[in-house]
Amino acid sequence: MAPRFYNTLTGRIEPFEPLEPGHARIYSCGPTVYDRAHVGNFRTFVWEDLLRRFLKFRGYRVTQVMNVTDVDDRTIRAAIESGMTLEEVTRPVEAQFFEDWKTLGLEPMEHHPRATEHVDTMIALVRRLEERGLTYERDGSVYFAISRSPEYGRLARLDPEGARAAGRVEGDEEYSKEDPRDFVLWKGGERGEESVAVWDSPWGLGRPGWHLECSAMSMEYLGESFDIHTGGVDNIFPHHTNEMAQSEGATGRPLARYWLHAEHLLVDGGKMSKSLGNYYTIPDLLDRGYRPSAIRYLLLSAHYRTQLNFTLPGLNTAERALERLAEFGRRLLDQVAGEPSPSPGVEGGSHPIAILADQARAAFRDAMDEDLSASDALAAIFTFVREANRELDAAPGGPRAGEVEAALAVLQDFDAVFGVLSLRETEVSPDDPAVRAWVEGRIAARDEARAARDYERADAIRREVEERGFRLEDTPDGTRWKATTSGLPT
RNA sequence: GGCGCCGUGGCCGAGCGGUUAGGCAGGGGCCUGCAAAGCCCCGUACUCCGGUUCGAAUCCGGACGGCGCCUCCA
Repeated sequence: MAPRFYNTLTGRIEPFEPLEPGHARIYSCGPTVYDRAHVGNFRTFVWEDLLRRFLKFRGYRVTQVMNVTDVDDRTIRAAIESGMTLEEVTRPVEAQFFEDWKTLGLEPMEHHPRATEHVDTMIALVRRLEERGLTYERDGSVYFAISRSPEYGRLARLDPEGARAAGRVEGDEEYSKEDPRDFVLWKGGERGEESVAVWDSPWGLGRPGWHLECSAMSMEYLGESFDIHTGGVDNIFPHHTNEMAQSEGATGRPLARYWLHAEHLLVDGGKMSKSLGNYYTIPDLLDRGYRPSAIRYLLLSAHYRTQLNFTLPGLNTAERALERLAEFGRRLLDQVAGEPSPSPGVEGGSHPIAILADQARAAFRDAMDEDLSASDALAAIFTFVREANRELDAAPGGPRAGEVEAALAVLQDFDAVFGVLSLRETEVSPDDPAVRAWVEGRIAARDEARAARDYERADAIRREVEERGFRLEDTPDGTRWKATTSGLPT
């Protein structure tokens, strides 16, 4: 069985069949680097990472491209207003983007091309469209003629008549179009932005229109036809609609076979907006003490095609849920580290945990196979955790050989796709040796006090350590410790 | 105005005609110098009003409420 995905183009869930067997080629619409991305943006990016990881988990080779759009109306406006060059505006934002990217544990993609470094490819693409008679020129600008593109609007299911009627005739550049729905491929003429963004072209000085960079770069890195195109739902129209029209107009071939779109994030039950102030960046959340792993978990915990309600309490919930998974993993590792457990007395029958592990892995894969049903996949994992814990509690001489390994393998598979446990691991164990030494020294001192039954002193040490952000837990095998906050003490 | 999605137990969140999704919070128990952590057990919910059906959270109609798209917002 192949994975199945909801395809916006057809409105159906369809089995995934890549053009080249075993190789998934994906184009994921990236950020416009005029301002730092927020959690809403990252919901989509984290989901694209999930898709990537899942396909790899399912054995596909993945080639994924995400653009960095560093020239458009907003970046140009920002440059003009601040008196800086385009690069001076966009590079720092781009750096922040990749910093947040890394914070949330997203894997680097195979290609992260910048629009400004592919202007020649874009110009070549416009020329191809020109040769096919799909464009017209007005006042130094080149437009795409929608009337000559019979399939136009298929992705967004636009009603041709309605769309025409709804076409707005506002803005100082609209009047020169043949049809209000036509969009610009190349912006030329006097625009007052020559000091910031200008390239030479067959139509004179100017700069590329919006959708062009994605068409040009997907073609350059993935070929004229590839498998999956992803983005947020807002991209369906106009961005992907126009991208599709210009790419397919130039090549005569389908741009992508599967179009997947992630729904938007809601904040506190409502639309995210700057005026309401319900707008968080990743550093905003880290400053409030939330862990990257909790952010990532929350963003992935709901199905990607539903409007996930993002709240601060939700992050606490996510962190607790993650802790449950992490504790389970810790329990398993303790078993492995403990005694070799050479399969004591209990004979006959099967190995319950190994069986549960197989069931869990199958349920997990099936859920993800069905249009990346993350909620169902998580339910499968949590059910396994409960059942395996029950078995571990009941096992007379500890689990049998191989069972713990089987359980650990389930967690590893889960995390290969969700990427939350490994991320959390980097947050809770400080790698500063001095910090570790200090905590362990305090534990030794406390152990002495406990041995002497001086519990007042032992409790005082515990409080001291807790003030520094660590929690001590006494177990039969000695005292263990962990950091209680992501903002590790210094 | 046009097109579309959604409304599930305290909160989040699956579900697509009949069997307990799952998580968090809350309650009980086990363990424990204390504490914490952990583990186990416990929840019969589906906006409202009609209808279809032996049977509906799930299908149809209506009302109310939330959200989105209709040219540069992931």
